[in-house]
Amino acid sequence: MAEPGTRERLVDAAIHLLSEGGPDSVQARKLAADVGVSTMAVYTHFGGMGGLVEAVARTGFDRFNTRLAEVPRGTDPVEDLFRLGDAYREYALGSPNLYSVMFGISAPAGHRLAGGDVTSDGPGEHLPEGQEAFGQLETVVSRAMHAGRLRTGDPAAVAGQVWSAIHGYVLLEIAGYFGELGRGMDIVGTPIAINLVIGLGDTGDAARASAQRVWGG
Amino acid sequence: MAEPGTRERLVDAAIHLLSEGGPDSVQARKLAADVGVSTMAVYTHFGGMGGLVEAVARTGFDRFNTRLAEVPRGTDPVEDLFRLGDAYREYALGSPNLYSVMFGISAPAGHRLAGGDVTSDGPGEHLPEGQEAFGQLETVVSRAMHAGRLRTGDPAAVAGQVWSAIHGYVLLEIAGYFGELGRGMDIVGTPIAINLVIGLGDTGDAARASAQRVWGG
DNA sequence: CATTCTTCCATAACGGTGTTATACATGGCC
DNA sequence: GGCCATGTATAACACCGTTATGGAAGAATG
Repeated sequence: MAEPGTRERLVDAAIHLLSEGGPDSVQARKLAADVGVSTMAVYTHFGGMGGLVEAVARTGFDRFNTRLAEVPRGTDPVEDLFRLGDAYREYALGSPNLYSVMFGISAPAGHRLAGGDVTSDGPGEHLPEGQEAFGQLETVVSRAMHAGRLRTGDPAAVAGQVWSAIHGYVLLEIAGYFGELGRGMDIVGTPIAINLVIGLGDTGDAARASAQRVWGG
Repeated sequence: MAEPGTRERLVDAAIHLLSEGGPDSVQARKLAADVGVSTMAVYTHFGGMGGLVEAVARTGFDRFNTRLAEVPRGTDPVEDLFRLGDAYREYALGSPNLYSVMFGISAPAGHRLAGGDVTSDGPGEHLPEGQEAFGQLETVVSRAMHAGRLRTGDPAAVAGQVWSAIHGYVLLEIAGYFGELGRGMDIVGTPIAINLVIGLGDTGDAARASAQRVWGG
C-alpha cells in the first residue's frame, strides 16, 4: 500500500484527537504538531478547518458504510434490519464524537459542516456518503416488504421512520438520558425496534422472534 | 414587574443571538455590547461562557415546558400524545439552535453543557428542567395505558421510546434530511407516530382516527 | 454620621485560536 | 538552463475567552 500522504495523515490525526479529547481538541496547531508539519498544510489541503471537518465526516461515513455492509444478511429481513440497527448503534456509541460530527451535530471550534448555523440547509444533501448508509436501510426494508413482513409502501419513507427511531435513541443514550450505558437498550432500544416493526405491519410473534435471535432474552 | 437585571438581559441577548446567527455568534464581547456592559458581567453572573450556556439551556427548557403544558388535554389520550408531539416539533423547529443547545448537541464556541466531550455523562441528569418535559410525556402515556389504548407497562420506558422517535425525527428534519421543511411530516413524521402507537398496543383504526383529528388527512 | 464590607462592573492585559501574506524549497517539463 | 506549479515553514494579524486590578455604589455595622 502506498505511503499515506499528508492529507490522509491529517484526517487520521483529526479523528484520533476527536475520539480522545472531544471536538474542542481538534485544533490546527495540534494537528500540525501531531503530523509533523506546519498549520499551513491544513489550508493547502482543505482550505481551512471547515474543509478538514468535512473530510473527517466523509471518512466517518465511509467507515460507517463498510461497517453496515459487513453485517451478514440472512433469510429473515426483519432480523437483518435489527442487526443493521444494532451495528448502527455500536458504531455510534463506539465513536460518539465522530458520529456527532458526521451529522453536523457537534463540530470542532465552531466549524460545522454546512455553515455556522444549524438551520442552513443542513448536511443532508451535502454528503453523498450519508445517503449510502440510508440506502442500505432502504434495501433491507424493501426486502422485508416483499417478504410480506412489512406493509407494502414507499421503502424510503419507511426507512426514514426507522432511521429517526435509531438516530433519536442513539443520541439520547449517548447523552446519558437512559442511565448507565447498556441499560437503555433493554428498556427502550429493543422495545422501540419491536414496536415500530409491528406498527409497520409485522406480527408481534414474528417481530419478537426476530428480535430474540438478535438480542436474546 | 421588576426591571430585568443584567443577568436576565444577558441570557435574553444570548438566546436572541443564538436564533439569529447560530451558536458561533454567541460571544462574550458581543453579548456585553448588546446589553451595554463589559464582558466581566458574564463572569460575575455565570462564571464564564459555560455557565451562561447552561443558563440558556435552562430557560430554553423552561419555555419548552410551559409550551408543552399549554397543549390542551382532551378525552383521547393518544390524540393528546400526538398533540404533545406536534407542539414538541413546533418548538424545536421554531428555535432549532436553542433546541440543540438544550440537548448539549450544539454549543457556542466549544462550551458544551457538561464538559467538552460528548460522552462525559451528558446533560441527562444535570438539568432537572429536562426531566420535567419528559414527565409530561410520561403522564400522557400513563393515561393512555389506563384508558386501554396502550399496552400496560412501565410508562417511563414507553415515554422513552416516544421521546426517541420524536427527538430523532425532529433532528433529522432540522438537518434537512427530509427535503423541504414540512414535507417530512407527511411521509415520515405522522406515519412514525401512528406506527409506534400501534406497536405499543393501539389498534390501527383508533390510532389513525386520533392522528386524523390532529393532522387531518 | 462615619466606616467598613460586599457586590458589581470597567479597563486593560494575557494566552490561545483560526487565518493569511510572504518567501523559500522542491520537482517536473520544455 | 529557465520556468512554472505545488507544497510548506515562518511570522504576523485579528479575534476569542479569560483574568488581574481597581473603582463605584450601596448595605451593614459601630
